[in-house]
Amino acid sequence: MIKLDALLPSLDTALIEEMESKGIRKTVNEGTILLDSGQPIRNTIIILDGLVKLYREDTDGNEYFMYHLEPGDACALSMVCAMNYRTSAMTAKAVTDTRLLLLPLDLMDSWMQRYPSWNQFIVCTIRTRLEELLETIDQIAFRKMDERLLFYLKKHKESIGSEELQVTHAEIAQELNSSREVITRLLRKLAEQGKISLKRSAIILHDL
Amino acid sequence: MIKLDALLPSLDTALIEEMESKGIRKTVNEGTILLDSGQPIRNTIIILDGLVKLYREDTDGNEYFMYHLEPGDACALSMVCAMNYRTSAMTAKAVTDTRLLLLPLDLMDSWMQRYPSWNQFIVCTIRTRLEELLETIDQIAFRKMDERLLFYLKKHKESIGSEELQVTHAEIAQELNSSREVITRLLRKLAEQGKISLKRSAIILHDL
DNA sequence: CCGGCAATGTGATCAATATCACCAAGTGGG
DNA sequence: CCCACTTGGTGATATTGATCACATTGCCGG
Repeated sequence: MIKLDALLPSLDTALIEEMESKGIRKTVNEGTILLDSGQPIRNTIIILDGLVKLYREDTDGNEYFMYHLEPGDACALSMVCAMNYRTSAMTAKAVTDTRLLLLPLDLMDSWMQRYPSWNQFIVCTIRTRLEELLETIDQIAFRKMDERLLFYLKKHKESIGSEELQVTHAEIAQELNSSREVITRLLRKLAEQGKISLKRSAIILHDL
Repeated sequence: MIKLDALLPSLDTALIEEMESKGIRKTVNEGTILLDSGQPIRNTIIILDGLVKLYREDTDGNEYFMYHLEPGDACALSMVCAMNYRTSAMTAKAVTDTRLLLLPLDLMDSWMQRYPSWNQFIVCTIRTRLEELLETIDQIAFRKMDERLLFYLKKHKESIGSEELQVTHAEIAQELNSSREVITRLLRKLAEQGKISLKRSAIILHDL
């Protein structure tokens, strides 16, 4: 059982206790879709353990990787959608087996009025994700594919906390809305520069 | 003097009164920078009259148009930044002479605890802008320049409330991070399709 | 240990768009 | 009313990345 007070040190003790008693703990397997683009959101989600990726999908099946949620992170989207009964604008998928805390949305209003630290937490969460979105926009709008790939690898290295990223070239291509051949060629170049090494279905990230 | 209750019908009367008494009204000229990328934000901004554009700039001077703020809109960025004393991630510039209401940031916390309608307003504001950002990401990530140009023109038609958009090809090119020649050629195609007519320094938008 | 599939490697070609090099047309100030 | 400047028009060329076609490699189950 993961302790909330260590994971969310900025929150009031009383709030943490209320989260413990009223939140729902849930474990989901790798690959589970937590939020589905277009589906209504009923709870705010906090990640206790594991890794979740958020990505944008369009109607033609294209997708683009946005950011990861790690332990202690709350899902900004679920906050802002849950609070006005709206549907999700992105898809969230568990990258590994993941433990979550679900907070029913009717708690949100009451907490906002009773716990200033909850307000700070919400605003801080939203702000962080907004900045990640803007950084992603910078990448897509202003950078070429080689830089975007490097950015993607850096982000993943931070999130997975390991040198070895288990992913195929085709998967990267899909998450960057590119094509497999292009990613293969760019990875090859990075490998020649000594920044990464390539294995089957995995990439070893050295100095990016 | 613009009446706040008509502009912001979702807010409590008591809150509106407090906004009237504690908010600062300000008029700025066309071209004024309201938020500057990297500068700290001291107030939350609500647009009373006029039009403001928000755009992302990178370090190399590239820019990309994000969205407009119209009367009754609050600046989501100023809310989320003001509340934790952070700097702006986008630039906001007045497109026309614009009247604003500035709300000092120390009011925010107290209002969140006293006025549920203020919380709803904040969440709704943030959500709307988040959706606009995601729509922009879709455009950049998944659409070609011709579709992005059409989207840009549609957005502007909605915001300016007029058929005639006063803008040069070079300005559009900058806001879409493209080049003047490409925009000229694409506009020419749209004109041939009868969707727009071209004038010097202006575009007449018919049926987009 | 082999047959088949998933993953990767690679050249050729194509499409979109950026860039360059101009020219032409409108416009506003002196 | 003319000159300089801004804006728009247009062909040629370069670059990036997508697509196609196919070869190779590694791996896993029978």
